[in-house]
Amino acid sequence: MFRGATKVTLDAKGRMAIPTRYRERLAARCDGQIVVTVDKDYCLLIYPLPDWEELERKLIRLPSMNKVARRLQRIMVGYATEVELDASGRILVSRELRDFAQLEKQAILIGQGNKFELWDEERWVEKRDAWLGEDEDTSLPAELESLSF
Amino acid sequence: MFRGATKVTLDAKGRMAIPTRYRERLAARCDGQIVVTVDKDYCLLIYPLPDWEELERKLIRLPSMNKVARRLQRIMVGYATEVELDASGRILVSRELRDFAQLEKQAILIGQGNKFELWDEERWVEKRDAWLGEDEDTSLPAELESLSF
DNA sequence: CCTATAGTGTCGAAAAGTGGAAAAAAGTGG
DNA sequence: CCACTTTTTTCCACTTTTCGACACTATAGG
Repeated sequence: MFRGATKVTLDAKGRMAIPTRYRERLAARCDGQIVVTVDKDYCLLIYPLPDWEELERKLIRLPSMNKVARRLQRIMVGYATEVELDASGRILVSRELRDFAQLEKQAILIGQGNKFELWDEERWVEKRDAWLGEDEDTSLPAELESLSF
Repeated sequence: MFRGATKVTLDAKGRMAIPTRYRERLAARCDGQIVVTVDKDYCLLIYPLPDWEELERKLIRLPSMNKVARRLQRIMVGYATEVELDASGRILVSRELRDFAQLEKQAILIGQGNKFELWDEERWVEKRDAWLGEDEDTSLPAELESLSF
């Protein structure tokens, strides 16, 4: 499982260093082969290649007459970019992906199980606080009500 | 069960000494393997690794189409950071976590059964007094009505 | 008052992160 | 088709951060 939040910086070329504590695991899982794509919340998703491939197969199998499914395919497959770790453990995030997620210099990398999310730091903090501020008690599903931390 | 409130200090690097009375129990339960994550009240939660893993499994099983559930996952798993007790019984609280909980030098560690909460001391006092000041008798659920101290 | 133990801070070595320069490749226009 | 420009990629060196070890201070108990 990938967990934890790490501040990272993108340099002028859009390169981002993967925190070392994840590197060994990434090397084992996919030999440094990574796929970066986009999420509807305007962040980037970072998958080990095999995990991405599995998701891609599922996406492609969706009924292509369904509007929502088509859009999801278009966007997620359309932006999916293969990248590799360079000699110093960095990946290159293309201009197109950076533009999509409005990534500036300061970003934050969020471990999410089998993948990572990459957010522009400012946007992340805003979103996070908005999420924590609302709901509280708005329509929690039964599973949540009974969940004790 | 972990109980009790202890004032603790964070040094310049963000290291915090775990009070000795908890150390033996922690060593036994998880060999010093700890997970720190965040709570929606802007404090940190400190779990022995096995307890965290159990909670994490529950979180992941939640319906991922539910907005509130997704957010909870994102934030709790997203910030969950594994740490270890160092040779002098301290854990390192990362910059990201300290930022989230607005932790300064003085903090307070609250035992809460299978976990701890860690609060910035000032924030704790404020919150605590706010809680004690409000409600009193506003609409207690049945379980509470019947509770005698 | 002295000793033992917990707590706190500092220092140095090692590793990680960052940026820049040079080399290679791709693209563009004559 | 060739020459030139621009972009991309690889490599290296420097800076910063991190981690572990140790030493000093404070506190509590005998």
